[in-house]
Amino acid sequence: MATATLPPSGDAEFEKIDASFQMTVRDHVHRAMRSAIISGRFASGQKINERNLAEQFGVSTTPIKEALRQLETEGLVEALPRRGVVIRFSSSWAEEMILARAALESMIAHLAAKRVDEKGRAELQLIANQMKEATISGDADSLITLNERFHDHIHRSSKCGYLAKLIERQQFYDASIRRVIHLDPTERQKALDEHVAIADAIAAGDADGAERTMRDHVVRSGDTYLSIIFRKEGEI
Amino acid sequence: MATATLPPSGDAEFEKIDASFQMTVRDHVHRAMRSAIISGRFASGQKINERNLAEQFGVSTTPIKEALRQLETEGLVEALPRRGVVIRFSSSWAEEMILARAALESMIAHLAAKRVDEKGRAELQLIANQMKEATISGDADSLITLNERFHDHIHRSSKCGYLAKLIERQQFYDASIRRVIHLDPTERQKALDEHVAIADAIAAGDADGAERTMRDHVVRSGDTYLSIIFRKEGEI
DNA sequence: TTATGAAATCTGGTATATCAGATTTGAAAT
DNA sequence: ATTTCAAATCTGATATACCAGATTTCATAA
Repeated sequence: MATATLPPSGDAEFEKIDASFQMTVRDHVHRAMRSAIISGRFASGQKINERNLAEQFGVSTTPIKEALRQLETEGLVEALPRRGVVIRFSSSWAEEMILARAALESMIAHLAAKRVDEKGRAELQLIANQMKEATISGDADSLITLNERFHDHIHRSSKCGYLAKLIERQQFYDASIRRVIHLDPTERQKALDEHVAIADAIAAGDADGAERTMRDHVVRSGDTYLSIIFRKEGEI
Repeated sequence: MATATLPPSGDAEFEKIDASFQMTVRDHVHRAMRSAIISGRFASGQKINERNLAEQFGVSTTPIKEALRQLETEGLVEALPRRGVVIRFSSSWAEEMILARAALESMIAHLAAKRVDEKGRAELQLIANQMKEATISGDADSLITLNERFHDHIHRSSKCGYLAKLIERQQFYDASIRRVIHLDPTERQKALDEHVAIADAIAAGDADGAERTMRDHVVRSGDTYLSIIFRKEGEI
């Protein structure tokens, strides 16, 4: 408050590091397991042994148990009381996760169109314009970042914290797969057209249009991911 | 296999009791806490002390931790790494849970309309007819049971296991509150009309109609619950 | 050879102990 | 009276111990 410039002897006031950045063992295990399951490194129906897992991670069973409880609530494993947990993930499960995300994202887009303010409108159009540029220049990495910014911005505009959290859990593909998608010019163009349509609908306050375009976008792009991840047609 | 009749000395073959009926301490804690949170027995933002909770339940902290992990993934509490968990539930959270359920139930109704077979159609209409009778006779308990059967049947018809599980977690009112609702003749009639419309749409294979009527039903009835639980207007 | 069932083993569920980060307290300095 | 900061305390995170239900093994009988 007193000094606006940095004092010579470093006693500046630093923002306290956001506690949510800290990583606990259970979160590490949770993320690692989630990633392993959705990338198909476990067979659906496979039994999980807590002691083995703990040994593989080099930790005790306590954080393992907690991570498994999270995965269970997410629907990626099923707990059979006193008999352990089994993996529950397959292409049909992934399809349903896409449908869930489509349903929730379109609901949140609907609300965003109703609730967005002038500042939010401008920022959304700005992001859409940046997407246009990145699409033309073929900057895949920027597109991945902008895509996240785009959806996050809509979530915030909707003022729906619960729905936003719920949507996060329906994501089953990671940055590396997104990169593959965004390297394809045709795919880039499709995504851009959809994003522009969504942004326009939200900016125009067209709740039903935002809902529809968002759902179509999530389903179509989801299907693209699905076909890559599960090699629907023409196996290698 | 050998004897169809019950042998004198009781060595009949019994169906093995479904393991999922067994109750672990963590499940008990999870349900009790969930119920306590959604019925407002904790203030939003209130900190939870694991040792206190364990003492109150008369158990160790291990099952408490697991239950808290489940609640965290459900979005009812927030975990601040190394600082504990705080309650996250309010009327706005409940509103969003209704919206989530509306989005998901309407998606599942859409798919049910596309995927239901002849047998399923008939059974759905049968349930709708039983609802009609129970509405006329004012049998609230039957209506509650039938309501569950109705929605479960649609879930099964959609063949969507993941979506059905996800929907279950968006429920924040229990049987006692449902009873209050179903004791009101006006409310009963509204719900019946909506259920009939949904059943007709699904039976006719009208996916868009099923989606729309289901969403309207969930939102409207959800708002009714909300106004009762949170006494929106005209506090006592 | 096949069926049976009791003992041995495995494994999830719970309790307890320990560690370390976060919070509180209180004495000393200003 | 207010600020400072280190010691004491609290509490979540992790490790370990133990118990009981589930599964497997294997000797025995049919």
